[in-house]
Amino acid sequence: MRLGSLFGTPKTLASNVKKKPAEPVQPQNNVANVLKEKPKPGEFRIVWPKLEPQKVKDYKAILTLKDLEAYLKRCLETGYASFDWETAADEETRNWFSSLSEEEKEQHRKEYLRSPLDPWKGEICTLSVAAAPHETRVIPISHKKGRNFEEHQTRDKARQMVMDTLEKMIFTNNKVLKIAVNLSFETKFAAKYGKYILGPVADPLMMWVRCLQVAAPQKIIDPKKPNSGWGLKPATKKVFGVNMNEFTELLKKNDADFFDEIPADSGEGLLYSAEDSDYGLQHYLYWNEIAKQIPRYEEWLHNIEMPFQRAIGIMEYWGMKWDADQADVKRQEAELMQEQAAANIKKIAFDALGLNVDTGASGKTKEVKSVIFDHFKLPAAKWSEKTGAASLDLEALIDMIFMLENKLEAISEEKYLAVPLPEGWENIDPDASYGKPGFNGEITKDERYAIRIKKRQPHPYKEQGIALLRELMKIQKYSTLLSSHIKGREKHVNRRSGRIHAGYSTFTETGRCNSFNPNGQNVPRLDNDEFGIRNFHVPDKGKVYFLIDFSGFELRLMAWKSGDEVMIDLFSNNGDMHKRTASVMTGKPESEIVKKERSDAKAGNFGIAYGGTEHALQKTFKTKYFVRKTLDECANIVNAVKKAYKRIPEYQRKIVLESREKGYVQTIYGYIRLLPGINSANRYDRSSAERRAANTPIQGSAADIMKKCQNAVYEKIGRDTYNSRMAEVTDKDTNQFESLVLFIHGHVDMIAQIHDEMIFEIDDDPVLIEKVKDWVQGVMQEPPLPDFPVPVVADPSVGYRWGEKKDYADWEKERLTV
DNA sequence: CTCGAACGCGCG
DNA sequence: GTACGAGCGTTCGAG
Repeated sequence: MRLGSLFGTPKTLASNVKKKPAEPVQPQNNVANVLKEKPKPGEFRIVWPKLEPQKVKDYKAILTLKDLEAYLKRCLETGYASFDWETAADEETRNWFSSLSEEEKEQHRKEYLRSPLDPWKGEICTLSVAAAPHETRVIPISHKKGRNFEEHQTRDKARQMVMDTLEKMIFTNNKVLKIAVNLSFETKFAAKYGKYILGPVADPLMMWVRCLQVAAPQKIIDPKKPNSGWGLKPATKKVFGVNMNEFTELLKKNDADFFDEIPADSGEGLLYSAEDSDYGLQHYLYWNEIAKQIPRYEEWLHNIEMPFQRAIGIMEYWGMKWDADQADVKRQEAELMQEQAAANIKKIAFDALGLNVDTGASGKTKEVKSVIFDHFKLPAAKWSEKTGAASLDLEALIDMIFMLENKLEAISEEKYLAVPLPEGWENIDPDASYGKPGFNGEITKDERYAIRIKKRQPHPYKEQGIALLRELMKIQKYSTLLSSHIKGREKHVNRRSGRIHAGYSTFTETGRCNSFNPNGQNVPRLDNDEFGIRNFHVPDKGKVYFLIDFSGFELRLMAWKSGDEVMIDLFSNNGDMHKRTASVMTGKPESEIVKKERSDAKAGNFGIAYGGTEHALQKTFKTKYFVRKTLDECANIVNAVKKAYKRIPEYQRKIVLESREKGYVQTIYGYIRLLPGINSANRYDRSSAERRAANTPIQGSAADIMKKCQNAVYEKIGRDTYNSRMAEVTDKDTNQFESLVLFIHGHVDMIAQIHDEMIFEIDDDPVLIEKVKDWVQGVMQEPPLPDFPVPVVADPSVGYRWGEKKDYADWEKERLTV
């Protein structure tokens, strides 16, 4: 299959899918009048489709393979297969729970009752499919009551028959639109049985959330969780006025823990499973009419956002294996380090003041703060904007130590340290009025101040203060690593898979993918973590991690977006952008740029995409590079970047003007972010929106492109997995696929994403790994648009632990010589 | 006792 | 007075 075919135009999609004629759209306003006025910024003139009343429902059970095949043929005719599974705890999970003591049961009941949500602990018990609105077929596969599909078979065999038939007739058929509310969930359980839901696909939940965010943001209850209050049931009530049956009520009424304890061949069980597929399809048809009225949304939803829910599903399904032994050893080390830092803090306070302080876990308790500010009376360096409380973050601690070392009472005095004073001047009276030795003029204000500082006595608690602040830096670091990254992760290890299954979502302001429970995207880098937490993540036996990341992705997108000729030239000719910036900064030729100048420039280049300010750059230098720079120096760097790449500030001004008119910005493939603050009278709100206007098309386009790549990977593995199985079944003798290296589920798996990086777990087979490297790199390096002005580069690496990854070329060399 | 705000840290 | 985006653990005090 051609790669590009995954990313066709809406026309391609429409020709693939036979659609029901669109519902007649009844204008609710006087269209002629409305259209005369220019839309206000952020206003979309949506004509909400008029709805017909619900028809009499045709919901039936299917109990034979023949009937299932016949109904799936109907899906081929309508072009729609709206489907849903019901799931229940598997036998092993039930056995485990029933073997527990009453006390343990109480402790684990919540986890037990949630096992149907986890493909490692749950099993599909029911399938429902709808080919058209108001009709659904329910296939009870494994119910303890009522009739089941192909009853003469074992339940496992019956399930296999259902899944195989679905795969063959629907999942691998590009003429049928596969619709599922919460597609990532359906994907996970399909993956459990080795099945992939290939395109075209749709997730109505994504459609209504994404449409509402743009066209009716006031209807979103919680902007941070835009799907809250907008599950299938409330959405169906709001849109169609229909009250769907409640799952928990149904279970309660039947005194059941899981759905498979209720018959699904008739009655309430049948009704409950049938409704989801029916209304899923009705929502699809309804919301697609809305999507068509939002610029590029039908295309973006079908090609990028909805298919990506499958990438989420597959990443959540696999997760990453956790080396519990390694974690155990390192957790103890971390605990020791944290206790040591706490003991040191206690000792400093006790020796100096005779106080027994409670340091807590992170060292930032009221008592410790009281020692610092009430007893030691150390000068604070910065204060919270909201509460006015003295800050003790890394920047503040660095500044406070600097102040103690240099006898400063306020960090604003730092500039006087640079005032040159002739020898002996620290002994003269700064308040007296006399001319400089050898000069007639007065001592300047700055000189007076510098002299005053020189004459100061060191802070009475200088030594203890510095020692305490240094321990505070340590304990904060250890506390974060231990609590968030060691203990916080190991409590998510799945008892069945031994893996950590981080959750993912795309409900972010820029359309980026985020991660939670635990966050799989903020595992500390090895160079910033003495316990090597990345190394607790290991591939399964006989496998390797294959990692591949976009190189300088956002800067390349900035080159595209701004059209900056210098950046385009640099990226096109393999130039060094950081050196180039350094050259403009220093006025020296690139060949004379030293390492330090280059790294200064790097921070500047990096920051410019965020709407760079000298203030933030100063902080970056202080806390990341431990270098103190004046605001002027930082402003010079910012200006140097703007001067070196003139189109960047030009782009930033242009996009602001544009978003003031439109009220939103849009990414490369069409995601829209509203910017209500862009025309605000409040200067802070406005400039904040302006930075977002400039940044979102960059960050959001990076997200779009990454989604597109991961969609292609999902399709590839799914297609290859199906082909490999078909070869076994139908072409065993001809060995039709023998010459090909296929990417097969369980052998080549996409397990994580960190914004500009994908992680795979692959059989440790150099031939296979090379094929994966070539193919994935090819997908990632494909120009995102036909006339994309800069090359896109993706760097591959391989590792037997996450933290031990090596460049692909180095790994290959070693692997092949062993 | 629970819950949320504020703070501070990890990541790209 | 400001970098853009995100999640999670600790601390503390309000309800």
